[in-house]
Amino acid sequence: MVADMQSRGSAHRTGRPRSVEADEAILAATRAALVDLGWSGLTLGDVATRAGVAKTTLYRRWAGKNELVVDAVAALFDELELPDRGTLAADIEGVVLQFAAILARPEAKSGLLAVLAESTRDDALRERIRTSVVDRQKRLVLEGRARAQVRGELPPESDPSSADRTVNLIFDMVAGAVVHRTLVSAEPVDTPWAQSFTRVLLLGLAGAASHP
Amino acid sequence: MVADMQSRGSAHRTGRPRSVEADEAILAATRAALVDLGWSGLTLGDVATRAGVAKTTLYRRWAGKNELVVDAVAALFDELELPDRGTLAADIEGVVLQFAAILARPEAKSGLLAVLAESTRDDALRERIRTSVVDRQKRLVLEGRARAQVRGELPPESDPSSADRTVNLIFDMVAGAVVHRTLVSAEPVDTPWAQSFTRVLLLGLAGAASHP
DNA sequence: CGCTTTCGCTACGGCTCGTAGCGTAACTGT
DNA sequence: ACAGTTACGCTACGAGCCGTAGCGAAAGCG
Repeated sequence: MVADMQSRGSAHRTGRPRSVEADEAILAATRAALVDLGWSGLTLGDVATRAGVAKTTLYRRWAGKNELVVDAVAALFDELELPDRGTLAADIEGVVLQFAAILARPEAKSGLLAVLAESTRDDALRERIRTSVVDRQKRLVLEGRARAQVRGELPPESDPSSADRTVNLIFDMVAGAVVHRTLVSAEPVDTPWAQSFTRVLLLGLAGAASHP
Repeated sequence: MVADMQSRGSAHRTGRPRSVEADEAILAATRAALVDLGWSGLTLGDVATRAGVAKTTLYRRWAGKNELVVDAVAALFDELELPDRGTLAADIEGVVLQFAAILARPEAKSGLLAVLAESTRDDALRERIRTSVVDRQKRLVLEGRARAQVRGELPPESDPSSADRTVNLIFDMVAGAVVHRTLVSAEPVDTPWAQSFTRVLLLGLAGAASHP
């Protein structure tokens, strides 16, 4: 999840090891700088000073601003979990509120949108975002579906490729709606909104499943 | 939609008027630079050169990169329309495809996300985006609802504040899903996807309306 | 033809970038 | 204990962009 530039596997058996505390200090300093200065105001020199490291140390681990911010923001999504709330509706509602709580943080807002903007011209960066941020969210959708199938709330998937398309559709609808309301409309994702959204989504899915 | 710094109403009856061609040349040059260089690579000096204008002229009209790109990208949304396709489903499908076609352009991708990132720390910029981009999209939702009510596909709104919340929810769901699929999942919004999405959305709304 | 405003051009200080070079610190294998 | 290897902090540097100031010329208006 962090740099991983040359430290693949168990390489580097000799020499001074990289400071792990420095890694965490740099990422924390990056998040703090995002809060104070935003994406455009953030400079690598400032981050290095905040972290108590030399600027050169920073450049040895990350290629640039983009990669650094991706790693700093990705750590925010570590706390994403899907506790079993008993029903599919409650599970969706919970993950929506959880996701929204992370997005509401100032370091996530400016950081995520900015690196997404850069990723439109940088495939490697897009891949990095996908594996360290997006896929971690998508896994919650798969988990939620599996649970609902066990409960009998959803039928087991018939065609695997069709089921895959459905998961992607649901993911774009859930994440998209939360992101859009939080970052574009700039209005809070509270419990009433999450309930309304969940209701429309589930009724839509149920309807689409019943009359094919 | 453009600068409007001092030229409010019919002010400035004396002196040399600002070149209107320069305005359009600068905005076009900005879009071209966004395609070639992306947001981070775009410099105001380069835009001025492309537009055949002095850098100082650019600064007399726009405060900075953010404002300039907002105006440049906002022009892309001028073509958004809602031709009557006969049914609510067809109308939604049409606007989804139309919106996606604009978002698929490289200048829209990097430009929009970048200014949105900046807007999280700049209220004036957020307001500028809202009036020149977001509200223009939202109007289509209102138009579509009005048409559907005339056709009898949707009931007339009972509680105005509740109807307002519903419009906002639909807007976030439609725009959010399209934005997320295009810019985050980086997969195309084609006709099959638009149909699946529209079906789930409409069935969900119908269900939510029937059992309150 | 004066008045006013915009235009193109040049020049500038200030800031950030990303890298190079150096001496020192930390850890490993013999 | 010692040599080998890698990371570290520090300093310095050229390059590029930013945003502004100052100038003379151009374009409208009364």
